[in-house]
Amino acid sequence: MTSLLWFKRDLRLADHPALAAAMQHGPVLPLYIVEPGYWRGTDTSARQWVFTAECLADLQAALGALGQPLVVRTGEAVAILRELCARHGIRRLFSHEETGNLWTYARDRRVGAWARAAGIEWRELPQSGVVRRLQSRDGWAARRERFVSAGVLPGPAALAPLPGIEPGRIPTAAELGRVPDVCPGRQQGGRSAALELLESFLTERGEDYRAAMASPVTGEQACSRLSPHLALGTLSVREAVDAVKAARAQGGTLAQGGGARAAGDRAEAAIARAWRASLKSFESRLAWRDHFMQKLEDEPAIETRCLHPATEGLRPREPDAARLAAWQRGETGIPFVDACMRYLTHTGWLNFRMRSMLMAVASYHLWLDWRATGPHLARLFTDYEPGIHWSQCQMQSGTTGINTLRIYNPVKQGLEQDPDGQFTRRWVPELAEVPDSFLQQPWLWPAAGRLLGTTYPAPIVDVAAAARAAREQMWALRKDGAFASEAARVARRHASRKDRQGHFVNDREGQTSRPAATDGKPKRQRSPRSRANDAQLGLDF
DNA sequence: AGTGCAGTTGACTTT
DNA sequence: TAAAGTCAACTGCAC
Repeated sequence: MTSLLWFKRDLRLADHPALAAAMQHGPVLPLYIVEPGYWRGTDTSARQWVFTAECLADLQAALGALGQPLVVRTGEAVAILRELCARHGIRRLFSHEETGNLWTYARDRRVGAWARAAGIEWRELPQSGVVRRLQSRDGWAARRERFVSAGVLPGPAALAPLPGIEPGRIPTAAELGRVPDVCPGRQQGGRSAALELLESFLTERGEDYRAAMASPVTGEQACSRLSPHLALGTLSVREAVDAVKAARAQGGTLAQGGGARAAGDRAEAAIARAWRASLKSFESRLAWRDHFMQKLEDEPAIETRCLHPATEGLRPREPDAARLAAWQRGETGIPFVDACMRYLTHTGWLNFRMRSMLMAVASYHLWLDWRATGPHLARLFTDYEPGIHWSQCQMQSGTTGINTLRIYNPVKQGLEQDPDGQFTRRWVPELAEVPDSFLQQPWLWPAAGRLLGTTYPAPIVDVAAAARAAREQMWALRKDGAFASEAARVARRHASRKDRQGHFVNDREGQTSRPAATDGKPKRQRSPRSRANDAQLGLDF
């Protein structure tokens, strides 16, 4: 009997647990449902759709080569599933466990209700370290580690053709009712793009990842750029982890000998050290990715509600329209903020630290509610991943209650991350005549009068005064007695478990059972503090 | 050559 | 993945 594999944000064939499971039950009908309701959301955009459509075209070709092309249908999920199941006598439905936004969560509940009523078995399988119906965060990291270390699943060699099914067409953004969203620097979708990025990152681009990721200038090349592929599933997290582990096992780089970088340019040892640090850092960030997605899995409401209820009324729910518009357009008059926003608008990507800064400036300096600003950023990100996005929006706005406040100074960030001003000048050409020493604070330039308010806006807020005011508000709130106990509740539910070194406590679980070293050297005693059952809550994450 | 001092650096604390 | 403030140790330099 035919099973139906419902593709969602898992647009690949390799390392696909749901596809592998479906294949064990005979012929498989591979389906993708284009859902206009989802694409009408305030957090979705044409650029995301076009990237998705490229991934779908690629998947369609790959499946076609295996014997059964991808079936694409546009409409409401329950109606489409009902129709296909009825017409083809399908009783079994497979998909991955999607940790999506509130829209897909509600849709999945409708699908679940329909499947139960119709007597259809719907099996959802995890595709990452995120755990459904997690009872406690204790032990989570070890559990995730087991999943990502279990080995990648091979893709199918062939699919049995199912006669008489129209493959269907992949619609355009316009057909989904989305105005085109100009994004000239957008990344290319599809499996081969993902594999090329993985390869080039692990053999060439990633050497300075650890040091270079903080700046939008160096981060563009040195970051993996895999994020949209992980978000749409053209590459699985486990495949990425697997590849990084392999690279680390080879002592840092896969580019042994053949690297374009001339030998002797830098000492070999220094290169190896940089690779080790970068790969370790990248692997750890892949773990943080699952950690943040787990928060949304556990509490889908973090898309709309402040994690710490006391922060709920902090900022006006109705945002200051002028400030919001200036921030969105990259016209705040704060050069580095505007440069980052314009770059993001143009490319659909921005390095992590600058994303944090954009959010922090909106939430603290401009005092805008994250629910007004979050959707704008979501739409600009080709790699929009709800679990990471909403967790981060709240974290950079101080509404989780469990993280230390990170009020970025956009002038300082500009000076440090764009020291020669090249990036700022490229994206804010209005500042061409401003000398280097005033680039990040043109309002201090004695000749600023002929520029500000005409060619380029005067700063929409006084950067220093606005930060001070925000800090005072936030700390006043935290002084309240009830704040801490409520924060502790949030931490129990959502915080990572860390030891004193700041590592996931449970990452070490495997080591505790390992037999003692036989080389006679006494191993340093594991501190009892680092035991999982005595875990400290990782209040910084 | 030792002393005083302004300025710098880094670790640590506070907001 | 913060920033600013504090303080002690340190540095360079004039005398």
